[in-house]
Amino acid sequence: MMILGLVRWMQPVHGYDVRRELLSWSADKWANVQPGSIYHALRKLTEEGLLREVATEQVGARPARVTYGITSKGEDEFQGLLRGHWWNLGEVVDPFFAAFSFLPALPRDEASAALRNRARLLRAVNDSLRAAMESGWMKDDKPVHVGWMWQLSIARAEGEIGWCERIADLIDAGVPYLPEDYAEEPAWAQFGTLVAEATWHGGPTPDRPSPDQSSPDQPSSNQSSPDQPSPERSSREQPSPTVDGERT
Amino acid sequence: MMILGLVRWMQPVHGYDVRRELLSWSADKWANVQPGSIYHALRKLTEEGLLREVATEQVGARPARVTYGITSKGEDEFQGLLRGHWWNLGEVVDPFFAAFSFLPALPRDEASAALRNRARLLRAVNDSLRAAMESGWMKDDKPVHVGWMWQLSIARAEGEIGWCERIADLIDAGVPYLPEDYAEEPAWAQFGTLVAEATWHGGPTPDRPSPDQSSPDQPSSNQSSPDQPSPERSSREQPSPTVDGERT
DNA sequence: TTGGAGTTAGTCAATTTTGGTTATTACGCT
DNA sequence: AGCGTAATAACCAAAATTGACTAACTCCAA
Repeated sequence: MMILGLVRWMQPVHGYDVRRELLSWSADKWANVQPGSIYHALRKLTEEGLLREVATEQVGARPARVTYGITSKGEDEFQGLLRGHWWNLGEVVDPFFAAFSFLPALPRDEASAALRNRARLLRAVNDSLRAAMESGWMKDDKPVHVGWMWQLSIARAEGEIGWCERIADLIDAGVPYLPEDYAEEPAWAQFGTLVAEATWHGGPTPDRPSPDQSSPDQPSSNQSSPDQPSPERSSREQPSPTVDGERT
Repeated sequence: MMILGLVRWMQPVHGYDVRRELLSWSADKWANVQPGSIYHALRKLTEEGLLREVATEQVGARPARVTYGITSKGEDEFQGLLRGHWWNLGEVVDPFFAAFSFLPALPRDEASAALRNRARLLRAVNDSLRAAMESGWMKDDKPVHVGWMWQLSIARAEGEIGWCERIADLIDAGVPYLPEDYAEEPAWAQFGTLVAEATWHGGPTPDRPSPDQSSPDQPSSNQSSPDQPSPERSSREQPSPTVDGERT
């Protein structure tokens, strides 16, 4: 619940304000907050004691609007959540991952074309982000860190562009999808291994390292993972190094 | 609904099979499919005519299991969805984005420490992914494109690592968050601009450009923003431009 | 041979999310 | 003054999602 964060910023607000703000920067896209959920969220947060109702104004015969503020308990919770997201890697969802896992379902030439197209799209987006950052409109009245967020988008996309083209080349080159001996058998046993892809950022749920400290744990010379990635273990217990079950 | 894709792969399956498979590669992490949703999804897809019940076996007194197969309508739908995700950029959600937008809520030194820590974490993850790819266990019995997906993770992360360190440096250097003249005013008018970040890949919902074409639209010379950043509008009417608190 | 640990297959109530709907007022235009 | 459109401020029923739960079977060890 990052609605809480918003209420904290905008202090006394009513639902519609939150909704406007959220929609204004189309947060329904990159967060997952649809306008319909807002009132429910506000009420839920209130009943959890994280928010409190500050006032109930009424203008004319319009629906009365309730304004909310944050409680100190809410402030704590917010700090906690915030730290959690700053210090740990979160689950990213990207549907393209899911789609890519069905690679063998596409004809080779389409796959590589799509990848090259993806690279084009990413470049176009990057260009327009860069253009937007140059063009004064955010030079003076927008906080700097908005630009920084765009740069993150750009940086990630740049990595991805290279990948798209490398992989497209591989596909064009006819690199086989399956390690020879695979014949026909369980054609779908394919992913199975995606496991690790997600397993990695498992770790022992390291929430909130220490809410007010600067360098929370290791002395900066330490390069091995703080508490979670343990870079040497590589492949832990795989569910089964074999093809795991695989009935008919 | 990418459950459909699974059923397509594994042809006659019953819910539990799907569930096992999904859990096995912890798809509940990187997609968003919790085991509880599966049966509902199967039934919904069936009633939409994308799947059909193939049989209803019963073993002993255990709950009868219904096996599903895909219909030709379902096949079409699947192809459509697949193409959609391959040819368009999808909405990525990453909670870190949301968290980062609250940057000014953190003390500078914590922010930069957290970013450097993030870089460390990303590096560690990358190392272990790379290690996993070397170590034979996926050399022979895992399809090649699983490795490719990992490489995508790595490529993106590499971009992000650089960003983390650049930004951490900026923060350490004391670069101000707000463009001077900002004083106090609407401290939260901050993001507002995140708009564009998501608006970008809006476009006119270009679903499936043409399943066999290569270069879909613009001639790559286009450098001004495609349809979106409209760099003039900024902070609208604030309900109350006062200081908004920061109460305890 | 019993007990308990795990597997199989799926259900279900409670919570969440969603997209549309309501009902009033403000504004713009002729 | 009259009319239509947009903004305001929410509500709500329906759909989706969730995590916990059931309940029978299997299989091995004590």
